[in-house]
Amino acid sequence: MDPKIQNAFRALADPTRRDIVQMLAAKDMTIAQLTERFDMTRAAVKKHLTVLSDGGLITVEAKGRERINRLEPKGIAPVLDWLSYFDRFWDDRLSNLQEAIERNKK
Amino acid sequence: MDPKIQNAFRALADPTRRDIVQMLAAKDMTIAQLTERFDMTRAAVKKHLTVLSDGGLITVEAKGRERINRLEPKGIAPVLDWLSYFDRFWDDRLSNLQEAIERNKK
DNA sequence: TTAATGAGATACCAAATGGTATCATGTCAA
DNA sequence: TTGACATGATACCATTTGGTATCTCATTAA
Repeated sequence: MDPKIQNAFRALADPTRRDIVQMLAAKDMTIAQLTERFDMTRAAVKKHLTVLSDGGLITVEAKGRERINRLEPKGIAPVLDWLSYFDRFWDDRLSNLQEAIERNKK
Repeated sequence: MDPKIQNAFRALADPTRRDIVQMLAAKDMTIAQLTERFDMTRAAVKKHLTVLSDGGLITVEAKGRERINRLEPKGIAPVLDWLSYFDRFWDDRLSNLQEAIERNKK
């Protein structure tokens, strides 16, 4: 059906990829920088980045011989949209998110 | 690491399982009832239900020889908590969720 | 009691997944 | 120009995953 939703959920299903998302939330990073922080090869990290890119969660900017990986905020939209479908079920937690938004606006 | 988060995200990573969640959001169902709606065997559906149960997203109640599968609203909490960590990044969409919550309160 | 029904368990299979090793390509600097 | 560096691409491997077929068990109904 909707490949965006599937690719986004799939991208988030792996702990390494969620870690990468958190790291990129702190700052943009190259593959080499990311690889430093994991106990795996650059090729493995690259694969994860490809999945994250397919999921629309990151973008890559070529900068000379480096590639800057950065978080793509819009990418999470399909996930949140899907979750919002159930707001009447888990709106306790959605309320918490709402509070976070309120705090953020100040 | 937090196995709850991992199991919950993993449970949501499969389209069939997300469909099951949506169906159970409409009403509680047995395996047989769910299987009617999919083009796969009962054993396959059962496996998906096990993954959803491991993820804390559903609970099962024995009722005679039937097992009633129902959505567990609390189960989504780890997912929403993880996502809320990034509210400053994707708060556009969080705002939409906020609107959904507001609509729901009326 | 006996047969039918709803569900769990296991063995098996093909494909996807997460990883490595290795080689190729483009860019920066001496 | 030449070497070092950052990255991409591919082949390969073990494990996990999503599925079926089949068997067993428990409960309901005739």
